[in-house]
Amino acid sequence: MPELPEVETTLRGIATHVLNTPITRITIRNPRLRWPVPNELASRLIHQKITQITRRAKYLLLATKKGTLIIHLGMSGSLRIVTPDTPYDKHDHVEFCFANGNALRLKDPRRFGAVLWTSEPIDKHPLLDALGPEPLSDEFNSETLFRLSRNKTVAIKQFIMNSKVVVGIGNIYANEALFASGIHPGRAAGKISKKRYKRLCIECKRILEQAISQGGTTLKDFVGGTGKPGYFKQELLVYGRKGMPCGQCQKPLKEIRLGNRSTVYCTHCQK
DNA sequence: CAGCGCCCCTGCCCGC
DNA sequence: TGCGGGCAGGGGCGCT
Repeated sequence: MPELPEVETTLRGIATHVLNTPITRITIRNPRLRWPVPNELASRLIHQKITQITRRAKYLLLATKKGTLIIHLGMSGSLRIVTPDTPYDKHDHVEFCFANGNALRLKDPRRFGAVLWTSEPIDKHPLLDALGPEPLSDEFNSETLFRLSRNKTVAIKQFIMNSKVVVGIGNIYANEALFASGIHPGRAAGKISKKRYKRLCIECKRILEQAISQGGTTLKDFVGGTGKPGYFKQELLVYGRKGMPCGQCQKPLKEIRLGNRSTVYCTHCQK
């Protein structure tokens, strides 16, 4: 579910509710996420305060004086603020209770998400240390993209979904950004001009920013930190629209598979 | 080392 | 109404 805009929406939704208030209780109802939720989480975190929440790629980083809690939402995860007396859902796996009366709950039906702890400097963590630039930063630009892509035969869609190239662009927004840029998703990354990369960068940033401003995309069950769905789904022009008319030329949108991910595009408008 | 499948898991939708 | 198959927003890992 969550791509960068959904993770960013989650961060903004939970931050004020959990910052600078002592953690009073941690409940691991089911530790079997992508990796086992570390048992020592409770002893490490109890009585600590979260001093800062940031995002790197699709990882949420909740910093304390002693180390950092790393949370990833996987495909189906969501984090929300509730009161501790809210009945548990079947898929509420981890809960953090705070002295200010709030509880932060991770719900993740598919359990592809992760809750990890590190006391090392966060950018050295093996999950984070090889990541490419943030798409909304100046380090993500057409010069870098152009240079990195030379001699690469990989499809452009897979290229921009590669976290070593740029982070945070998942299947929905890759489809959307390529449509907005008029680029065929299967085109070899190495055969795209600098000018077209410039357009692609602009569209990636625009779409991600617009999605964030609308609270992300809710396809099925995503909710932001305060429990509200995202409203960007209505803005999607190709994702999930196989067979429907292209908004620009009315030809039916085509679906193919690239890197085993559903890929929707317009055969007329994207070359 | 690039480029692939595979796999982790539950839920939902579709066709029979 | 039940059941099997396929697919879903991610991404690490192992194999060729």
